[in-house]
This record gives sequence, structure tokens and C-alpha cells, in this order.
Amino acid sequence: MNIGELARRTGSSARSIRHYDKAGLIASHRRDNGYRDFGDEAVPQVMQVARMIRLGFSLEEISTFPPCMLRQVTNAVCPDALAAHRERLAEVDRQLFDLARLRERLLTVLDANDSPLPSTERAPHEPS
Amino acid sequence: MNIGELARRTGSSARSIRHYDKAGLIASHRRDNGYRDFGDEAVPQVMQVARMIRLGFSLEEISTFPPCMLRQVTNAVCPDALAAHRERLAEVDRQLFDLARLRERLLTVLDANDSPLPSTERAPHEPS
DNA sequence: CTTGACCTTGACACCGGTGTCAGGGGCTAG
DNA sequence: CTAGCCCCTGACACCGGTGTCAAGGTCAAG
Repeated sequence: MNIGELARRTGSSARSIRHYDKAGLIASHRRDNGYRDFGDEAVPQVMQVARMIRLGFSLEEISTFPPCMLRQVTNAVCPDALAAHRERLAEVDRQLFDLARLRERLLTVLDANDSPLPSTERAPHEPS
Repeated sequence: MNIGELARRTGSSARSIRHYDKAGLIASHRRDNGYRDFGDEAVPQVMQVARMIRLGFSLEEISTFPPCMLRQVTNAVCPDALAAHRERLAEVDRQLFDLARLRERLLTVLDANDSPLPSTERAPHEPS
């Protein structure tokens, strides 16, 4: 199929699919006229890539296990990607931790300024 | 004081301080030779800006309440910034929610592929 | 033939705080 | 005088998936 139909079928833009293709993440070959020609297996491939992008992977990361990406036709994740998923999970946990700490800092600022009107006691002209 | 000393005193780079200054967030005037001249109050001002940046505010957001930033000499937050802090808190909560959902999705993928070894049913003739 | 839809590649824009370089002055000590 | 350090402005790079435009080729339908 042409790239336009693949775009319609996957919900990704043709622009993005060309991007994935250039990264070697999609199985494709060229017709005599230069057009990309995709098989049906390209549909789950594109969706797999899009899904991993939504999960926070970069194309470069995804590119580290392209052989299995190209074979991928199901929702199952190939072994190469499992380690990446675990790393990504750890990264997400780090972000959750940082964000929670950030939230605490925001709450601290708000608590210190929200209820107590008298700012006099805190420091009229002193940096802490 | 010159920008170099202010940089040393605040821990921010001179480059960043010029950036903040251009945004009108730091009280400064120019000497005859064109050099910026900062007073002692610039130290907490720069640190306040840096702190808000670490809290995830953009310079543009901070610029929406510069009058109070310029007066700011304490750790207390001026009223103008309170609303921004609340919005920021809401944003952080959204991010926490999204991240938690992301984490669930990652766990789902891992759970579905981690324990169950029999990839046979998923991929009939896979040369793993 | 023309029209129009679809395809190709290449390149720029975006976001935004920061690093870094280039080119030019100021100022002080020797 | 020079050496050396500090300052000035302006501009480019970065990151990375995506939108968008330009300029051109392909091809089926009328």
C-alpha cells in the first residue's frame, strides 16, 4: 500500500511514517517509480512505534532493537525491548519521585504564603 | 557589583543572569562604560528566579509578575505569584497523573511479557 | 491534453534555557 | 606600551518529533 493509506490505517501522519521509515523501523520497499510500498505488517509496526513513542521512548532508543521491531506483528514486546521497558520504567519512577518532591516544594511555598497573612515574622528583608 | 561577582554569589552563570536581566526580572542599571551594576538585592532576586525556574516556571510566566519579583527580597512569594504557583501545582498534579498512567501501561507490557515464557502462542515460528 | 490527487526529497520552524564563540571595549598592573 | 581579565552584544547550537512549504515526478480520469 502507499504511504497515504498506511497513514489513514494507523492514525499516524505520512510525515511521521517517513520519519520512522528513515530510521529503519518500518518494513518497506520501493516501487519502480520511487513510491514506498508497504505490506499489511507495516500497520502494526507503525502502531508499535507510535505506542512506544507515547510511552516516552525516543526513536533512537527504539532504533536499538529494529530487527525485532520489524518482525513485530502483535502487541507482545520482543525480548530486546523488554530491557528498554524496564529502564524506561525506572526512568518514569525517577520522574515520579522528582515530581512529587517538586509538588512538596510548591506546597511548602503555598502553605507559607496562603494562610498566614503576617509576612512580618518570616523575614522583612532577610534572605534565608 | 559586576555581573561576574553576582554570578559567583548566586551560582547562576553570567549568561543566565543576562538572560533574566533582559527579561526585566533583575534590578540593574548601567555604569558609564556600559557595564551592568547590581545592588545586593540582585542576589536574592536571581536566586528567586532560578528557584522558580527549577519549580518549572518559564521566564515568560515569571515575567507576568516582574514588579513584585523586583521587590522580592525574601523567600516569601508575592501575591501575584501565588496564583501562578497554584496553577503550577495543578499542572504538576496533571503530570503526576499522566506519569502514573504511563507507569501502569509500562507495567502492563512488562507483566504480559515478563513471566509468561511461552511465546509460542504469540509468535508461531519466531527464531528468537 | 489538463486537472487533481498522491508521491518524492530537502529544508526550515518550533520550544526555551543555556553553552559557547566571535568581535569589540574597559581597566589595571607591570 | 602590553598582558590579562572582565565586560558588552549578537548569533548559532542543542534537543527531537512533527507541521509545513517548496519544487518536482507519477498516474488515473476526464
